[in-house]
Amino acid sequence: MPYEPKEIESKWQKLWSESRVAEVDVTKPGEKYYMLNMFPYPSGDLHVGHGRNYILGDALFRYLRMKGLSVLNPMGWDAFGLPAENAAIKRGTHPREWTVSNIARMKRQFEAWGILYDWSKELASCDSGYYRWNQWLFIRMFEKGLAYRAKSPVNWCPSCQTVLANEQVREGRCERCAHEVVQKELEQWFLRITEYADRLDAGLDQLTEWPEQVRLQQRNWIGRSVGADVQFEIPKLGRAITVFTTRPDTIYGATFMVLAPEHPDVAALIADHPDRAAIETWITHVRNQSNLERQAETSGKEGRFTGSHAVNPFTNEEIPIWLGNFVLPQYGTGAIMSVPAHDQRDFEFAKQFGLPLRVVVAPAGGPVPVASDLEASWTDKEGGVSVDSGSITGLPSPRAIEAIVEEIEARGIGRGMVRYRLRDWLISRQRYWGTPIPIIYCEACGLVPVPDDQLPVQLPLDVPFTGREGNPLAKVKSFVEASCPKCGKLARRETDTMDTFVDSSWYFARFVTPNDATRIFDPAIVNRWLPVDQYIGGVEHAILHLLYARFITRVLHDLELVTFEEPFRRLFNQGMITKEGFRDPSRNMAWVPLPEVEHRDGIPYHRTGGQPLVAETAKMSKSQFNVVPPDELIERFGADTERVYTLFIAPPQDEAAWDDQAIIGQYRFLNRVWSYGEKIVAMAAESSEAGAAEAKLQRRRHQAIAGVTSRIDRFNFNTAISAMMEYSNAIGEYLAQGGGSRATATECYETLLQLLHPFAPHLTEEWWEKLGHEGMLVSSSWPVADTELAKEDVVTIVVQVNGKLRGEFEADAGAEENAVVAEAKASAKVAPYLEGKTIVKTIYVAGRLVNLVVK
RNA sequence: GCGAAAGUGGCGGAAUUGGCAGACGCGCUGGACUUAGGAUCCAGUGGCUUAAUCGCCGUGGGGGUUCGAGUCCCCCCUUUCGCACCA
Repeated sequence: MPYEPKEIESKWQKLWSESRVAEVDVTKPGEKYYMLNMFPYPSGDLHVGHGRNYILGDALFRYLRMKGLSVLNPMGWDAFGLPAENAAIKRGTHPREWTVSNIARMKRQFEAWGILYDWSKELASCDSGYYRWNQWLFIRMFEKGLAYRAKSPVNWCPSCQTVLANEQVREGRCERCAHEVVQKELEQWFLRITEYADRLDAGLDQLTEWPEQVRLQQRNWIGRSVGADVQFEIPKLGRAITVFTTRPDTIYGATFMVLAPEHPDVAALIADHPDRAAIETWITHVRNQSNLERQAETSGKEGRFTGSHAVNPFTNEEIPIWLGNFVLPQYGTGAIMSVPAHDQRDFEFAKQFGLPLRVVVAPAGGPVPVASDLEASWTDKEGGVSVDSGSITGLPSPRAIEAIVEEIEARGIGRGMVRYRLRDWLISRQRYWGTPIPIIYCEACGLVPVPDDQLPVQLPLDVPFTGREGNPLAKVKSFVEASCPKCGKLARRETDTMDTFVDSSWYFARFVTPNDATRIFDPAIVNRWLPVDQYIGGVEHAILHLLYARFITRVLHDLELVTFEEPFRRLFNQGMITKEGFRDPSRNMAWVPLPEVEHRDGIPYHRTGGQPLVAETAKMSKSQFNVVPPDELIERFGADTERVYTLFIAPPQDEAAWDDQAIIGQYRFLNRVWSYGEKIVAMAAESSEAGAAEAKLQRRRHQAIAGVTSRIDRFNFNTAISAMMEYSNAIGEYLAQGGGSRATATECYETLLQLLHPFAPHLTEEWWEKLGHEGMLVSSSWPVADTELAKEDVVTIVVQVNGKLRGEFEADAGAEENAVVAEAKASAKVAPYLEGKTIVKTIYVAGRLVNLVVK
C-alpha cells in the first residue's frame, strides 16, 4: 500500500480531537510545563510562513508530552482590532461576524496541520467574558492612580482616524498604514507604566533565557539614565528653571541654557523681546514640524536667543537662554544646561550660533585641550579628570559626579535623579472594535468608574459603520447615555476603547482558567502554572507586547494576585519565512502575481511583455503575491511533509526562504519511512540470528536517540531532522541487505517512529497502530539512549604530518596510545613523508587523530 | 553615526571543547526500471589538474597565535536587524 497522506491525516486528526489528547486538567498534580505561542490576530487565511511558528510549537508540545511532562498548550484569539472594523466599512460585514468566521477558518487550518491545542482553554479577547476582566483590571488601576486621564499632545493618524501609542509610531509614520503621524492635543487615558520603569529595567537582568537582542531593545526603550536635576536662577523671572543632566560634573562648563520651544516659561522669557513676533512664528513652525522632521539629524539644529539669561549656580556667571528644536519637551524637564566642550549636540549648537566653549574635563594625565582648538566635544565619562571646576577640580569624572551632586543637594538647588525615556502608555482609541473603557462622566460627580457588579460594559452590536471621522460608538445613544453610578443622574459614558495591547498583556494568565465568571483568574492555579515556561513568537513583539505584559504582570503582583513579576521564563523568536517574488520595472516596480510571470530563456518577464522582471525575496505577503497557501501542498504531499520541510529549511530562529522545489526531499523521506514499515511487515517472522549487522543498527538507534533528543532540547530542529534521515537511511540499508532479524528491524523502526512523531505525527501514528500498539504514539514514552550501546567499537584515526592529512586507518576504540601512534608511523601512506625526517613532536587526540611533527 | 548578528559548494544548510570542512537535503550529471510519473531506485557531484589516482587550492579579504583555525586574536570589506539629537 503506497503512502496516502490525505486519508491517514484526516483519520488521526479526528482521533486526536475526539480523545482530547491535548487537554490538561490544571487542578491535577504532575510536573507542569506551560508553553505558549503568542495568540494570533484572527486575520483569516494562514500561509506556510505562519506555519513555522505553530508547527515548531506543536513539535515541542508532542516532544515534551512524550517526555512525561504535563504540558499546557492553549490557543486563543487576539480578536479586537482595526482590520475587523475596516472590513466592516468596506464590505458591510459586522466586525464580530468577520472575526468569528476567521477564527473558524484558522482553527480548521491548525487542525489540517495536525497541530494540537488544549481547546478547552480557548479564549477570544472580543468576548465579554474576557474583556470584562480588562475593565475590572482598568478600574483597579484607576483606583491606584495607575490609570489616569490627561490632556497631552498625542500621535494622531489621519488615515486610521485614531491616536497611536509612541510605540506604534515608526519613523514618524503609522506602524499600520504608514501614513504620516501628526500631533494633536487631546484628553486621553494613560497607564502609568513609567512608575514601573525601574523595576522593568532591573527585571531584564533576570531574563537570561531571553534573546539578548530583545533584552537590549527593551533596555533602550526604557532608556534609564542617571544624573541630576539642577536649578538655574532666572533673574528676570525671579525664580529658577530646572534642567536635567547626566554630567553634573561638567556644570562649570555650562555656558548657555537651551529650552524646548514648548517649555512653559518661554512666553515670559521672550515677553519683551524686540523680535517677539518672529520668535513666536518660529516656535509655531517647530511645533508644526512632525517628529520625523524635527528629529531628523540631517535637517540641522534650529535655535533662537530669548534675550534672557540664567545664572550658572557654580560659576555665578549670567549665561544666555536659547530655544532649540533639538530639545524635546517630553524628556527630562524640557530644559538643558549646555556644555559645548563635553556634549556633541551642544558643541554643534554652539558652533552654529557662536556661543562660547569652556573645557572643564581633560584626559587623565594629559594636557588640557584649548577650547578654541576643539573640533568635537570630548565626552569620555570614564577617563577624564575635572579641571577649572572649583571644589571638584582634580577628581576623576565618576568621583566628580558624586561630589558635585552632594554639593547640589547640600545647597538645596537640586538632587540626584534617574530619568527614563519611557513615557506613559496611551491606551485610548477612538475606535469601535475594542474593550469599552468602563468610566462614566457625571457633571456632578466627575469621573466615575463603573461598579464591578455592573461589568462588563458591553460593546453594543448595532452600530453604524460609515468610515467617517469619529468613533461609531459615540453615535449610539443607548450606549453613551448612562446614569451616574454615584448620584443616578443622567451622565455620559466614555466612548473610547482600549488599545488591544491591553488585551494581550495578561491573557496568558487567563488561559489557565478561561471560563471563570467570578474572577479574573484563580490565583492558586495561576501561581502553580505560571510563569510561562516557554513563550514562542515573532521578534516584532520585542518591545510593545512584551514590555506591556511585563508591566501588567507587575501590577497583578502588586494587587497580590500573582507571586511572580516576570511572566515569561524563556522566550523564543522564530525567524521569518520569505519567498522570492517578482517586480516589474515597466510598471513602477509593482509586484507581479506569479501566474502572470513567464520565463523565457530562464529570464522572468510579465506575460504581457515589457522589461525583464526583477526577483526579490521578501516576507510573504498578499500584496507582494509571494504567499504560499498550505492547502495545495497538503493536498499533494500531506501536512507531515510540509511540517518536516518547514522545520528542516533552516535553523528556526533564522530567516528562511521558502523553496517550492526543495519540499520534494521531505516527501521522498517520508515515503521511504513508509516503505520501511511495509518491508518489515513483509519480513519472515524470525529470519536470522542477531549478528554484527544487528549490533550496528542498534548502535545507530541509540546514537539517533541521543542525537535527536539533544538537538530538540536546543531547538535545533533542522539538524534533529538530519539525524533522523541518517538513522532512517541506516534502517534502509539494513533492510536492503535482506535476511535480517525482524525483531531488530521492528524495534529500530519503532524508535524511528517515536523520534519522528513530533515532526510527522500522522504517518508515525499510522505505523505505530499498524505494528499493533494499543495506545497512541503521542502518548507513548520518549525513548532513552543507552550510552554504552551507542559507543562505536572501531574508530577512524586520521594521520597528519605537520598538520596535513596524509592517511587514515581503523583502530579499536579502546586501543592504547602507543599502539595507535606506532600504527600511524608504520602506515604505508604516511611513510614517504617521514623518510629522512626526524619526528620532533607527536600529538595524539584519543580516538581521532595522530599528528606527527617532523623536521 | 552608534550597537548587535551574520558571511561556508549552483541553492538551503552541517561541523560540543580548535582536531577528516561541506553532514542532511534540493538541484545537476550518468545509469537502471518502466503500465512514461508532479515517479521510483542506483552511482557521482567544492575548485583546479588528471585516463584514473597522486597532487595543489579552498569557509568574505588581509595579517597573527597554534603541531593543527570555518572555529581564537587584530585590521578591513559586505549584508541584515535594532537605535538614532532622550541632555
